[in-house]
Amino acid sequence: MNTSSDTPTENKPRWERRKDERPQELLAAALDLFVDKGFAATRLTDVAARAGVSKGTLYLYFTNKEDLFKAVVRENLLPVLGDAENLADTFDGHSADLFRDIMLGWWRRIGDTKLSGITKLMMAESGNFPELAQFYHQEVILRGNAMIARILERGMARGEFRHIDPHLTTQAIIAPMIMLMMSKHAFCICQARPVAPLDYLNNFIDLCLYGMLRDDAGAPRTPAPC
Amino acid sequence: MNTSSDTPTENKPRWERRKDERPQELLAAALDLFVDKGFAATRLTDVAARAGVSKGTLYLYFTNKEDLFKAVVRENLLPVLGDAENLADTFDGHSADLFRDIMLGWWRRIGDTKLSGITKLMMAESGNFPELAQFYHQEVILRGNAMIARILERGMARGEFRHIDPHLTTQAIIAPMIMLMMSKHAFCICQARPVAPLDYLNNFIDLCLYGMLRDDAGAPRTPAPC
Amino acid sequence: MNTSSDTPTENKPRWERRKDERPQELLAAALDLFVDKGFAATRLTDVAARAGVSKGTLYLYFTNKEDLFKAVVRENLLPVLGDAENLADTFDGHSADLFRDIMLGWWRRIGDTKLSGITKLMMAESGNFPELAQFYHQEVILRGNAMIARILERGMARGEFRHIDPHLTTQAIIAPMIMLMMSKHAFCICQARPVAPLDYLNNFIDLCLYGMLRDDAGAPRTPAPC
Amino acid sequence: MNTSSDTPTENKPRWERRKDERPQELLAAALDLFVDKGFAATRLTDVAARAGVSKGTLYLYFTNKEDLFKAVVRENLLPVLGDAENLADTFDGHSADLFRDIMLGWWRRIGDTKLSGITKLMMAESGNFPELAQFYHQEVILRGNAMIARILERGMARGEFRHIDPHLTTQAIIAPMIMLMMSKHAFCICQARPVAPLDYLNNFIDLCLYGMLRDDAGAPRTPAPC
DNA sequence: GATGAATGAGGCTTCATTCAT
DNA sequence: CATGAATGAAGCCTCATTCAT
Repeated sequence: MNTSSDTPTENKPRWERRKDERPQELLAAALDLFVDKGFAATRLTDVAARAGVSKGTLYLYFTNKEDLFKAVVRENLLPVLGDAENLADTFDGHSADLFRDIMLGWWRRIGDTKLSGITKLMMAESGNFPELAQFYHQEVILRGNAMIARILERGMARGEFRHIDPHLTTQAIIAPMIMLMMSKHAFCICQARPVAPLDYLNNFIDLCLYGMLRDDAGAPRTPAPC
Repeated sequence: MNTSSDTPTENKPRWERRKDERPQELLAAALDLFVDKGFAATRLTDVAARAGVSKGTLYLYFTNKEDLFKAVVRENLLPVLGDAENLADTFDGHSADLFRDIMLGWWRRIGDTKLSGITKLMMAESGNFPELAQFYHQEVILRGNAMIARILERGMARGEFRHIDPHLTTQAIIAPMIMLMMSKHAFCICQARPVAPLDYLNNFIDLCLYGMLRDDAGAPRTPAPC
Repeated sequence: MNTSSDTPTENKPRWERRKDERPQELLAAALDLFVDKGFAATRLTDVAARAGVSKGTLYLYFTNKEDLFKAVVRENLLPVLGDAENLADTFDGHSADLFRDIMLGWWRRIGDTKLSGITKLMMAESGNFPELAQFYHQEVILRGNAMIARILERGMARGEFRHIDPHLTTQAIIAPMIMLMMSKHAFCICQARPVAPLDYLNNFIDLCLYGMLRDDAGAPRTPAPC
Repeated sequence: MNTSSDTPTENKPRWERRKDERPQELLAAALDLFVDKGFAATRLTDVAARAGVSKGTLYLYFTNKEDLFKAVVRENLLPVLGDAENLADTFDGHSADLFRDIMLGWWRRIGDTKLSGITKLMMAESGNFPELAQFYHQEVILRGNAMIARILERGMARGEFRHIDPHLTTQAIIAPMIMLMMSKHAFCICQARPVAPLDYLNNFIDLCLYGMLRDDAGAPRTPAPC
């Protein structure tokens, strides 16, 4: 249609060479589709098409579908995790503030973005792709858990948290977060927003702190809900 | 054909009875595999093999894969829903008791069985199979929601519940239940049982009642938590 | 074209069900194409087409391309080998006669048929398909070598052959046979039959016997050539 | 262009000289890989990588894969053939000596080098690449055969060889040579060196001469074997 | 009814070749 | 000249569905 009005000097090349941008574009397209359709149902043809390249181009940057997925995780999830670890390792103030920062950051940078779809995807399909599950477990779950546990230990060491089992508590903390993230994607078929995520989250953080802080401390907290 | 001489009490030998049991066996096999692998990843060959029949036989009873899935839902989920509706429509006592019965029954007959895998599956794959989503939405979600809402309305009508918006409250009630069910399947890759489901559930029911019961009523409730 | 003149009662089915014949037909087609084009260059589509079935049908009978090739070997080469072993184990007469029977049988049932193409193929491509090489080495080469060596040992044990190293001699015997077989296929591009195979073979057998028989024996032999 | 200031003795730095050496390096890499993997299984990426250039560079020097192969043949095989023709055309002494020189030269410069792999490759794959076969037939086989035949005719013309059919005899001479060359590559899967090539070759040359020389001549020969 | 052989569209992946830089 | 990113046809393999027996 609009090709007729092109200026005569235009010679649109069959393709453009964009070595540096391509991986990002491919990863962005892949993220969108993985989040939208899941791992198995995402066709590499579609990823390529969405990134505006041909099927073969994908294989210049990624060995195969699983590798592409891992790269999506590495590109999107791990930096967030790294930042969180960084914050946890260098934070100066009260552990309650650190905890709150971490949880809110998790929500802001993952939960509240399409990245939460990755979590949903792993929940749904990890059973069918053991290697992916293994990778995700190693690179995301164990690392994330360890970071949370370290925060709890820090709080105890500094006398800010009461004595709790760091690993059990980590599990207890993570589960509702994951559920919250999943609800964003999964309840689509219910056509209803069951909860206001941020309210739920703040409420949950306070609930956690209510349970973790030492009784005596003049600790930084918002009024416990409920 | 060979049903001519049957009397209701007659003990038919197993291999003749097979014909009637076939659908059940197929549905059982399908349920197992759907729950285990998801909808897309379940191969009909495997369903047939697990049921001890040939692939073609599946198509004598079900038009296609989606139809098989619908039948699984109809066979397993809808009766539970029907019983619940029945109970809700005929229950005699206090609405708090009815609510508790309904919620515990949901857990006992669905959440705590492999049927919860269906819920997980729909969460994960409904986006890829619109017709399935449509069916499930119509037959399960709307119906379930309506039933819950009716209970709430009953409670209000009988002066047992305070005035609440039945539909919004229904959403709020359902979300944690679904999350609880999903945690059973999805957290496998976290290698941890995040919550003791029944405790969580009872806690949650009480929490709901705490919020719904009229202040004055000498209502049947366990001590509110929190 | 000629479909118009078909009798009205004819309803050509889209396909025929030929469980028993299919494997043989597929193996025959595969043999032809493997011999003609080699392993890598043979397309399963073509194998299927030649056998008159669709691509997918191949996979009802063979796991994959390599498995198909192995089956071709098993179906065609191993029985010949088995018969030869049988003959070698039960033969009654002079070892020179046994030797001659084995060598001529080899030629008649393999060398002089398209089966010799398998040998050529393995020579050409074993380096690119290690698993195939491993299989062929195990199932054909080692077994064949062992059989020849056993014949030599039999001859020595019965005082019919002079003392020779059975394994080295086996190698020396096999090499020219293989070359003879290859010449059938490979010299196509020379457009010339370099040797009359059967003459060459008889000559070679006699040469072997000339070297193996004890000097004294009134042994069965044709006049040594050369 | 930049050759302007070059003097023949000038020691050009390597990277400037590269341009002229490129084709050689490419041909060397291609030869190695063709010999190692065959024609079809050789990837141009690998050829380029081994030569230390990019894939695209290949296409600056060769139009396509077949052209590259032809160049390999031209670069490596044809000069040897040319030298042999030269020798044959200018040789002064007894035709038996010429014959022996030619055959031993063939072995030394082709048979005993990786170039023999080209022969193997053509045997194995000529059927799949008709144009290559055509080329090789024209440029190598016919030319080589003609040269051999000319030597035979020379021997007859000079009264040194008895009367033989030069073309049939050429075929008979070539076949074992080719087999000998192939055995070097192909018997790898037999894990055994079936023959000592040089012994075999000398033996074979003598055998040929034994059959070709005139009875009376005080001809140069080593004692006929057998 | 029951079977399972047969189909064929569709997905992942490879690689010779092209071409923008 | 040189590069190597991009292409796209082609091959292997899977599996829901059909249908001859």
